[in-house]
Amino acid sequence: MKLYDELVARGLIAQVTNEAEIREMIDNGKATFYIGFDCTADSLTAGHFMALTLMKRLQMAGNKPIALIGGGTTMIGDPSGRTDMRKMLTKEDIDHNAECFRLQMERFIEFGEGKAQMVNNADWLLNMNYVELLREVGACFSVNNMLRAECYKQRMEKGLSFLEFNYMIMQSYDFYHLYKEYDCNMQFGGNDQWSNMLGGTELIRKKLGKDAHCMTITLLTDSQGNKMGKTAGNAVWLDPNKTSPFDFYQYWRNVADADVMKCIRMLTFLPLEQIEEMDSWKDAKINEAKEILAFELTKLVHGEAEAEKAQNSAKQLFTGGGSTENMPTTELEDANFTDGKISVIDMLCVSKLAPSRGEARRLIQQGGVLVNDVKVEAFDTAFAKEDLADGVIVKKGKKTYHRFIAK
RNA sequence: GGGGGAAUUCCCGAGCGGCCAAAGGGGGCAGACUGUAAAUCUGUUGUCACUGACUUCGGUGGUCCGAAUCCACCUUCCCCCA
Repeated sequence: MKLYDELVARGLIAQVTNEAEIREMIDNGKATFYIGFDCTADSLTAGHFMALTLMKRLQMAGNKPIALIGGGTTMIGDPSGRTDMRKMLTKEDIDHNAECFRLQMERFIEFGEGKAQMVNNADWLLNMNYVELLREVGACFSVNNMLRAECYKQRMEKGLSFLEFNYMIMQSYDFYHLYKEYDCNMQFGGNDQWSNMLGGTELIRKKLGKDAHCMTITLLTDSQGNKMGKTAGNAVWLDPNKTSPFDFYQYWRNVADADVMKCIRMLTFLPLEQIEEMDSWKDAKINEAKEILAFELTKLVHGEAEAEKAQNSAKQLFTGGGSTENMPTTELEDANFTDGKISVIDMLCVSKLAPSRGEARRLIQQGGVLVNDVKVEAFDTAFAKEDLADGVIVKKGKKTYHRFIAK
């Protein structure tokens, strides 16, 4: 199967500017394409991950990827799909984030001569002259059209600042710039970027009289229509210090039944034939598919060794047996003990299992805390340092395990 | 430039002088049921020395025995007219 058909079969393609031409280009490795990443945080997220896999799929078919780091566009802030303005980041934060992005991407995509390239739009956007820009590209944009763009819809109700309004122009300029300087003939991005991307093709057509293409990736949403890759409003990060490989594994292990196959299809590199077979798995059997999903993704992001560790830990915890080596652990210092003892409430707080003492109490009260599989009944339950010499396992709720050991 | 309106706890949103740590919904957390799923039901959801105290309702300063609620100024945002 050729690449384009595979992307369709995996459900990755949302919109394209010209199906026939794009199919021809990417199937034959003729595309030089870019994906932009605005560095709004110091780590990439599961959402970016999908874009990276797409980059890889296209690269494997012989197309040339350009990863664009948005050091310049992040100074503006993309209003697409947002109901309020982003917090403005300082130049220093943005530079720091850009560096973090670069390091993470390098682990996943091969950069270098004849391979993928990395560029930063800070290099050409930051020193732009306002009046020159207005004359050069401002004249090409119709405000009337811009205001009709889907990406501003939500903001037309709650207000849109001029700063953010210009985001589309910046992104369009990026594409125009890359088209001229890097022969970049295609742009990829999340479906929420569609109107920003079209801005670029329009600009290229008006300025150069050439056709450039866009293709968007289906946003990964769950069966309820929510964006995936978030837990309780927090992103699932690719940085192991922000989301541990174990938690990363668990996130995917716990996706809803209705979403597993979709995730496997869109995010993993497993052959489609194999995926077809898994499609018929039902009920308890579907848990195997979840394990495969979690393992494959953890492997791609953190490497095979970490994926195995995470999988082993998970299996031990949920099906019993085995060691507890890889469990998140808190080492208790002498300072944590009072008169040689530490209360369960303190343990929960020290390890951040509970954000406050009140929350810790509540957990105990509601029967959500087990120490070595014994339910904690009293608030004043405490352990002596000797009891913790070999470590104890605290279970919070059904799925959170944490090991404590006295130093 | 002129006129009108708004800012509430994680989010949305009620409250408009004491009965307010603040309704309701969403989300989160815990419990039951399960397959580490979904749906459903129950409890819970500011902090602490937890039947009491303390800190919160954009900011600052006032009025009052008492303010999320009234006044003044400031900040930010929205709407209408230009």
